[in-house]
Amino acid sequence: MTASLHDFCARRGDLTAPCRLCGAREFNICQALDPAQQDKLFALATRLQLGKRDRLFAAGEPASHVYNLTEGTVALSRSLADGRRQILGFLLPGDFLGLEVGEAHRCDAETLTEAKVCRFERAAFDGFLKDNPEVALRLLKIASSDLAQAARHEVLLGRKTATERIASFLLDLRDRSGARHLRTQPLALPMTRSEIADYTGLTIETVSRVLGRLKSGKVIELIGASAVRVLDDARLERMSGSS
Amino acid sequence: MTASLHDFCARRGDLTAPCRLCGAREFNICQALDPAQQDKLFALATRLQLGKRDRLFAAGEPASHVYNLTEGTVALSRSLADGRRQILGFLLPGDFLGLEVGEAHRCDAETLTEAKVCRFERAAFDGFLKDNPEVALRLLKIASSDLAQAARHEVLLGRKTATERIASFLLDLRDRSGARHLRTQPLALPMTRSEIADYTGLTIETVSRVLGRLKSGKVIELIGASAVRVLDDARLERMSGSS
DNA sequence: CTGGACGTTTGATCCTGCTCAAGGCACCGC
DNA sequence: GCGGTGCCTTGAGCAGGATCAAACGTCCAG
Repeated sequence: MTASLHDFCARRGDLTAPCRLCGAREFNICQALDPAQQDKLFALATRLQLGKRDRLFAAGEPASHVYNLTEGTVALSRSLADGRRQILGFLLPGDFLGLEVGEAHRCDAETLTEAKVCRFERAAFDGFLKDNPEVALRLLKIASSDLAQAARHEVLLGRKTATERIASFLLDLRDRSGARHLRTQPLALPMTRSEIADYTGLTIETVSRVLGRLKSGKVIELIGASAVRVLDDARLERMSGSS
Repeated sequence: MTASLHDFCARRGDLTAPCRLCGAREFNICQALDPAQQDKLFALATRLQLGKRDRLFAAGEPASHVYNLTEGTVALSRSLADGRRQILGFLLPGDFLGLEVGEAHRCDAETLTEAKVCRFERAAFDGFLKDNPEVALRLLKIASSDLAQAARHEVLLGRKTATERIASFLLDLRDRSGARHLRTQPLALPMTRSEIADYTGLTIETVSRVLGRLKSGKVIELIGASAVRVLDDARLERMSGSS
C-alpha cells in the first residue's frame, strides 16, 4: 500500500524534482513553495495508493497525519450514534484534509474511488509549518475557503428544497471538477445515490426521483447511473436557488 | 461610535496595558501574544461600541476589516435571493470574525445585542500576521475549530429532527456560554424565535412548539421568552442525538 | 452465458414539520 | 394607564419528502 520515496521517484523517473510531475501540483499545498522548500516538504511525505472505499481515518481517532489528495475522490462525513450519516463534502485532487486543532479527527474520511495521497506525519508537518510561515498562511486560506464551502452547504441543508439541493450539488461538483481540469461534460459522479443523499440531507429515493425529473425535463442527461451531462445550464442554475 | 485609543485607555485608567482589562482577553486573538506584541496589535485596533441589530458587514461587501468580538452576541448568516435566511452561527465574546480568503465578505454579520468589537484594518492586520507567524498559527486553530463547529451544524441541519435540533442548539449555546464564563443557569437567549428558526433550519412555529414541549416535559423552564433554565440535563443531552 | 448481489428506479402511503390563521403577551411611547 | 406594535404561542389543515415495498438494471464471478 505504502510506496517508498524511492519507489515513487523511480516510477516517475525524475529523482530531482519529485513533485514536478504530480497531477495535483497546480492546486495543492505545495503550490506556494519554491523548489528547495518543495524538496524539504516532499522528504516528509509518504505517498499512498488507496483502493475504492478505503478509510483514511475515522472520527475520534488520533490525528497523527495530515493528507493532500493528489488523485481520486474522498468523502468526509460524520455520523450519529444510530447510524444517520451526514456527508460534509466530496474532496477532489489538490484538496487538503486531516488538519485538526485537537488530538482527534472530527470526521470520517473515505475514498470513493481509487486514490493517491501524500501523507505527512503531523509532528513533522507542524515543524515544517513553524519554519515556513507562508505555508501557514496558505493553510489559513485553505481553511477559510473550506469555511466558505461549509457555509454554502449549511444554506443548502437548512433552507433549500430537494430540487434546489440536487441542482446545487451538481453545479458545485461540476465547477469544482472544472477548476481541477477534470472532465465536466459528461460529469462523473463517483458517489452512489446513497452518498448524494447523505450529502444533500435527503433520501436515496428522493435523490433518484429528482434526478429523474431533471432528466425528463431535459435539464440533464443521465449516462448510466454515475455520470451526467448538463443540457440546460441556465435552467439548472435557476433551479439551484443560489445566493 | 468609534472610541480613540486614548479614550479607551482613559476609560480604563491603565495606559500601559490596554488589553489587560479586556473582558475577552482570555479567549480572543490576543491570547497567545506577549505584552510587547499585544501593544503592537492594539495600536492597529479601533474599538467600536455597537447597538442592537447593528450590521458589521454584509455578504459581498469588500472585506476591508477583521474583527474580534469582546462583548455581546453577533449572528453570521447567508440569505437566498428570495429572502430565505440561514444563520451560520451565533458568536460570543472572544470570537473572531471577518477573515476572508478573497476580497469580499461571504456572509452577513449582525449584532443581536449591544456589543463591543476590536476592529483591524485588513491590510495592517495582514502585515502583523506576516511579522508574527504564531498569530497565523492561532488563526489557523480558530479556523479549524470554526470548521468543526460548521460540521456539527451541517449534521444538525441535514440529519436531525426538530426536537434534536433545538436540544442541540440549547446545549451548544450553554456550553459555549459557559466556556466564556457567561451565566448558564438561567441561560440568556439573546436571539428571537425567528433567529433560532433560521439557525436550526425550522420555522418559528416549530421552534415555539418544541420549546413548549420541552417545557411541559419538565426538561427546561422558560423564563420569559429570552432565557431558559435546563432542568434535566441528561434528558436534554439524550434528546439532542449528538454524535 | 447465467445467477446473484447490489445499486437504482418507481409506486403507494404516511408523517413530520410547514403554512395559514388567530389570539395572547410584553414592552414602549404617549 | 392605554393603545399599539412586535413577538410569541397555539390551532387546523396541508404537503414535501420520508418510509415501506417491489421491480428493474447492471456488473461481476463462476
